[in-house]
Amino acid sequence: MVRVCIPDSAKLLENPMNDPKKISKKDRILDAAEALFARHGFDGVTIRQIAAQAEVDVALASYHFGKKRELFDAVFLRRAEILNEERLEALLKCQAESGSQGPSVEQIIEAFLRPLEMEQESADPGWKHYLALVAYINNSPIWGKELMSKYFDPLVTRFIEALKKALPEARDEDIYWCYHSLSGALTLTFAQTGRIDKLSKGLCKSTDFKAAYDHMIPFIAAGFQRVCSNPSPHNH
Amino acid sequence: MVRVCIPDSAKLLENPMNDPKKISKKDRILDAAEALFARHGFDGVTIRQIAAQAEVDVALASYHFGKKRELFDAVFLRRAEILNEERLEALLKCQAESGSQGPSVEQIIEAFLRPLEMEQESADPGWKHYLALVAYINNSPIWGKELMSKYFDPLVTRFIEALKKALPEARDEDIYWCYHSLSGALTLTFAQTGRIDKLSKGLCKSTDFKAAYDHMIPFIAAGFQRVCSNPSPHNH
DNA sequence: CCCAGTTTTCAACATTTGTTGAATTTTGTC
DNA sequence: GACAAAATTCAACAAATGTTGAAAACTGGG
Repeated sequence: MVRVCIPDSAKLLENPMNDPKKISKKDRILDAAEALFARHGFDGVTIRQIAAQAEVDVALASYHFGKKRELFDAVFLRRAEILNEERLEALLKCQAESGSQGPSVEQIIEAFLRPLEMEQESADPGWKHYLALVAYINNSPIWGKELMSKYFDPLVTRFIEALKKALPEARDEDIYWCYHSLSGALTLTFAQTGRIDKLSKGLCKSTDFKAAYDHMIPFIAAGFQRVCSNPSPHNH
Repeated sequence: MVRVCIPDSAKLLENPMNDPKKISKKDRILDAAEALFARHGFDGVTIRQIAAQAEVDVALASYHFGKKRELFDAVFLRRAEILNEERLEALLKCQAESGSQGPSVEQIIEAFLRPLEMEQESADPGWKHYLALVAYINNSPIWGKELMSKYFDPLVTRFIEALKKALPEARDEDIYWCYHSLSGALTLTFAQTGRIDKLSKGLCKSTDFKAAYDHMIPFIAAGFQRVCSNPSPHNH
């Protein structure tokens, strides 16, 4: 019983001339699980469905990943580090390019969000599925707190530090509540429910990521600036 | 086999002196299903868990509601109309109070969101569960489009019409994308994942609805105003 | 070719699942 | 209090679930 988690894709990269359908069965299980978990949630998917979509024997999932929950975690972890690296790089770059006073709110939000658009638009459809899975997890009362905090909050904290510098008069509480709105808007974009398509009668499309982020970024930047400049968020 | 869906709570209201634990079994099933579906999703809950929490026989759920999916729909529908009525009333009131030029963006957002805060803070904990269920549904690639559009989009369309009047220079496309961000922020508030608690190290609490809405409302209003005033949302 | 190690298949298991039909109890009406 | 209708319980079903152990096939290095 072996449980090594070094991605098999490494092997594949060494032979890029391979038959495109020659992805290792282990990775095919991860891909299938990613797509299905993202769409139906943890309990809405059976190991047998995953195995069928991966064209693999049922027992193989248990052999490679152990329990169903461990497979779920493996799917979540596979792309988390890549995402964190890319987004950190974007933050550092935008900080390096700005002067000594640091980047603007809009530049920080841009660095936080734009790498996600790039992944969603990449050739690999797995990224779309993965981010839909993140939406599921982030919105779940069960998984949200534990999983998201563990793997993404270190990065989020760095962005919030940058935002505090760009909004020196802001109270910490206000920054966190604004981040809450940011996270919600982003999550719904990940989810790709298609509701906006119907509501707007085809004017907007959930799959048009460019439009989604082009609108989200100034929307969120404006929200931060308004809430974090006013003396107090009371409305009465 | 009878499938009448007139809420039993009507009966109860006639005898308000009843033992508080004397809620009809039919309603107890709805309450239990509401709480469990909200937390674990459709597939994460078994009829037996619902029956156990409702302290009711397993077969009773099928007798009253038919298939599991029909029970799910009954839970969703039970409070949808109430919500729509209250929010429409809030819109009409804010339109009546404003002059001939109509209410401001912030007033419209306030009318759209504040009734939800009131329900979440009401004595009946069922409202918290229900809105967490709405979060689950709205974020789900499966249920989101169909269910939400069917029962909430008529109301949403009325609010969007009001927003168009308050933002006469806005393009329709921009308004819908802004609504997308609004919906996402709101959905995450419904979900009550507690992640903000952890991220802010206790500074913010998911259960502090007053703070959540007091921050969301100006955040969203500012977003609408920025995106719907700029000539184009391009960032490059 | 051989063989240890890894991967994959096959068959089976004990549970749990949603649902149903028949039997029993409760309810409301005359 | 009789009695039809509604509500509730009981027992059981076939199907599907995650997981496992043993057998078989494949792999690469000697």
